[in-house]
Amino acid sequence: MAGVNKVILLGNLGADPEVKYLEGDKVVANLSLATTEAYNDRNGNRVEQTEWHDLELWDQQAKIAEKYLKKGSQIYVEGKIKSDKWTDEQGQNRKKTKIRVLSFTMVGGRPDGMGNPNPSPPQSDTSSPSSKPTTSMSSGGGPDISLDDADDDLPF
Amino acid sequence: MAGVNKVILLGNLGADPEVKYLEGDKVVANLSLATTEAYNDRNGNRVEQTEWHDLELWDQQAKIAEKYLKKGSQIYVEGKIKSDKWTDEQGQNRKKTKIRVLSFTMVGGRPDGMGNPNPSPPQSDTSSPSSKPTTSMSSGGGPDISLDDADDDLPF
Amino acid sequence: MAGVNKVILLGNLGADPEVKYLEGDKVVANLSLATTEAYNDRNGNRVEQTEWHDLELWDQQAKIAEKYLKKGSQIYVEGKIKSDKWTDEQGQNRKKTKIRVLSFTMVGGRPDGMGNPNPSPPQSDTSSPSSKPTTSMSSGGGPDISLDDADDDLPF
Amino acid sequence: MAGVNKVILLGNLGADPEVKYLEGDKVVANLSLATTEAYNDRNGNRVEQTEWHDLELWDQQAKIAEKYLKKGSQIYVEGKIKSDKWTDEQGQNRKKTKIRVLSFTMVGGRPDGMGNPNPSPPQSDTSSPSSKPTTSMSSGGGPDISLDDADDDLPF
DNA sequence: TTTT
DNA sequence: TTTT
Repeated sequence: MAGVNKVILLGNLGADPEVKYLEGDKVVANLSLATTEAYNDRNGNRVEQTEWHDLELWDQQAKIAEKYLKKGSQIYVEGKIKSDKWTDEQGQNRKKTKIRVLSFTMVGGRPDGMGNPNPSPPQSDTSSPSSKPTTSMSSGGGPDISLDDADDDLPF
Repeated sequence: MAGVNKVILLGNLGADPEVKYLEGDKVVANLSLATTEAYNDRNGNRVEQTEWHDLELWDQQAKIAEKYLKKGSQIYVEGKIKSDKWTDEQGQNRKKTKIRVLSFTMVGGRPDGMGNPNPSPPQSDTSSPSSKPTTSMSSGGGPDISLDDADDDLPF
Repeated sequence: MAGVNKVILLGNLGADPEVKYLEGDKVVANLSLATTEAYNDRNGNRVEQTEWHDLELWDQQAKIAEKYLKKGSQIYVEGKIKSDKWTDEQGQNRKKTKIRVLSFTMVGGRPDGMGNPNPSPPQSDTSSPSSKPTTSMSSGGGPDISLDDADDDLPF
Repeated sequence: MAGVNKVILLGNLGADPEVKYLEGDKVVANLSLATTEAYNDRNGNRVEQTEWHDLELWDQQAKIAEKYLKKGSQIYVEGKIKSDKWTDEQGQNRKKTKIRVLSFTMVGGRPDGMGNPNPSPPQSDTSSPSSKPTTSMSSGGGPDISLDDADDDLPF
């Protein structure tokens, strides 16, 4: 019975979040996240390998993603592997694997992009702290309450 | 500010849990967990190195630990690093680091020991399923609700 | 570019390892690992959900898996998500996701089954230590050298 | 024997790295890393709690840290808990816990700050890639070769 | 397909 | 102090 199914990712979004509002107040966001690994092959050449991950976020987290994330955003993610199975038109068994995100946090750069249309003075770079979004997990610490279960206020 | 503070341990208890019942229905359990790493040193000799971790569990988890864990139990633990600071009698700043357990699960062997007083027939070995304890996390999956926040029924 | 792509699993094998010896001394093992999560649905009923993971191990680790693991074995795994992409006969883009195992360790029960043919006396239960396999990682500690890079001796 | 002792941190440095060059070409760097967790207490007030971690890096990683990290740098870290024990002047048993870093990667902002004295054109922001430092782990992926074991070239 |  |  006891099992562990944990995924930890740190990477960048390949596109803006795709958000769908479903009936019954449900919201789902799909993100495409790239994790890139670089190493030297045996000829000493630098090689980069990128893996693309399909992320799925629900409800409160989906809303936060919609509001603060966009193409290029760097995020840290915790979640679990979850696969859908079905039979396709050819009668073949199919399986699609995605990451169900349990919590995430933006890292590095301010969430903006739009938010800072005139970054002319160099120091404006770090100036506006602009509260980076974190969904519950924060320091990996708290009880990791799913935002689904939390009240509906944005955490900032 | 976004942060992550996560600890993952898999090891054995060096002693039975120490459980204290505090006022106000609070319960705390302290566990001593060994994680042992083995490697070959540069002379090719096998070396074992054991690290001892002080774990702290609260409330529901503390009760589960008291009920199912004992010296020698092997557990998987997720938690965070948490340190206490104080000034000792010499006026020195002191700091003690422990692991605040957010979830754990027993692995391998049936939780028993006691639970299986007459294991004479070999096959009795696997017979009594005896439900291994898991605290919420299970497959690393669920919303990781802290047991503090859950209702008071044991999860099995 | 910095990225993190990490998977942590704890579960049971649904079948014996499938091992293939390739040309050039390469060995690959495929494992099917179940991680089961249990929770109470909103009607208070106990629900179990099992996720099946396709694991891929290479070379030294594949050999260790072949030698010590079998259907039912409980293992702790660290690895990364890795997907293969191809075009199927219908000209459709296809993608299959698997876990490339970087290290694993057996947990709980002695690796045997076979290994302990006459466990008649109860105490024989714990007697034959029978060295549980671990691939490098051990306490998550060492440099996590891939076994591919290590010499060819089994670590026990 | 099999154990897991793993720490994952994402936070900011409270000070510049302290680097010491020892005899025999050994180098050690000590970092102080803050992970901050924010939550609402039961009165609905926002509370921030910061945990400070003592990190220890060796050799190649120490050099990279010295070169690229400084007060305020945000890093992702993987390592293990490691404690030193000794007897103090009062004859008391003492124990100090630190994190032995196995790999780390800078996140977010380009490593410098200083490094980009004339970022006048807005787009220069993302132009100079300025190779963020990563120590082996990259996408959590590779064999996680300890830099101690790697050749002495900086990985960028 | 595992495990409890 | 555990475990192998």
